[in-house]
Amino acid sequence: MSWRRIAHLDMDAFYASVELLRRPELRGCPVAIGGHGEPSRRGVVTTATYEARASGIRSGMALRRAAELCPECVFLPVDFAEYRRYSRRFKAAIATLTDRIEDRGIDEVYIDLSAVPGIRVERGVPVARDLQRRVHEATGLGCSIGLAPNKLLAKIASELHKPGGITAIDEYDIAAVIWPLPVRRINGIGPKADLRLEELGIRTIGALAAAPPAMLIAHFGRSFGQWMHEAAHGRDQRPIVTASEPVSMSRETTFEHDLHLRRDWQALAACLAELCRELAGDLHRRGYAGRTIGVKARYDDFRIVTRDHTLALATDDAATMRRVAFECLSRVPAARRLRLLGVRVGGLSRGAPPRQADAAGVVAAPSLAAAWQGELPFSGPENP
DNA sequence: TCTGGGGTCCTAGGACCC
DNA sequence: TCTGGGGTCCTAGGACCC
Repeated sequence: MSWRRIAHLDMDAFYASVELLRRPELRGCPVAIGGHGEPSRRGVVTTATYEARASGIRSGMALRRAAELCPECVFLPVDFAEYRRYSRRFKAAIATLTDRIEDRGIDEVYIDLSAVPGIRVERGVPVARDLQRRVHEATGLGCSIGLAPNKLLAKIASELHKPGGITAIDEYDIAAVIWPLPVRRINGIGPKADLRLEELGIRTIGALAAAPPAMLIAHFGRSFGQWMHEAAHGRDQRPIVTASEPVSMSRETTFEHDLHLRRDWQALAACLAELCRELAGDLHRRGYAGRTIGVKARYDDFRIVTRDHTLALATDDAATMRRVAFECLSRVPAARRLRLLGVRVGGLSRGAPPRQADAAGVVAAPSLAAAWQGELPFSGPENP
């Protein structure tokens, strides 16, 4: 692969910053976004302002716990529709510079800057400053940018000087800048792998780089072990992927109070029917149908079971999905009470599904696929 | 009464086919 | 009677990410 300059652009405290745009009076206050915005109800913090983080509030933390840590914290409910609007705006602002953009969710992207004029000046920092300016002018929001020869290093770099930072990393920086960091900073090493590495005495990326590949392979398997070794040395050849098709869509909900599979059957059935209705609506809007319908249940001890069923033909019909989902739910063991129920459709294909002839032999008109109205040359879950 | 919702990818066994 | 391998699809679970 030839010379590359990859940027990872990460919006700073994205949800919270969007909320502050319409509630400027909260600027400077500890604010946490999550759930219904009521710490008395079930939910977790998705984003907190830097003032709230100073009190120890972290994303993923129960709202109740966050309120204990910081009683003066202001809690707001999540408003995904609004965040998606700002997501489209900041991505469109980047697209005025280049279309070599990989969507990585609502608040971050990778950008291949290799062919952008001036990118070889000062390691690309002036181009990154220009990107920050474009994003801020379009949204009023700040972001942090990592610059590196590949996605792996760019992602690590963007975290190093948040908020508002620009961090360039090259091969010759790896030993000094990357190796002292904990292994968890590598995108792809999560809590489980982190724990197992710690049991092997490996805490830093440098220690991981020094570990014999054979030892990593023995503990983590050929594929994952080899990958960890490469990652620790900062090697990553993955290309920027500018377009992708969804693999699955799902809807799920956590109950305010746990439900029993048999005693609360009616409530569960109503919930499942509603989830199927919403999911069918999502499929319709985006112009997809799917062959595999499945349910997901989370017990009160947080164990998860899934059951699914594959149809001969793809469907986007709520009644069909409901029928299959009920069959799947009937195979879920009534071991404990449930705290979550979800429906998923996979095996997606584009366009209206073939409609079956009705009883009179009349073929129903196929529904028109929802118009694709992405504003950008790339598509992803955040560009419905 | 800790622990959301929407995704991707990988693994592994059994069925089934050639 | 003994002995084969792929290859693909389906299902279930799990790790990880935003």
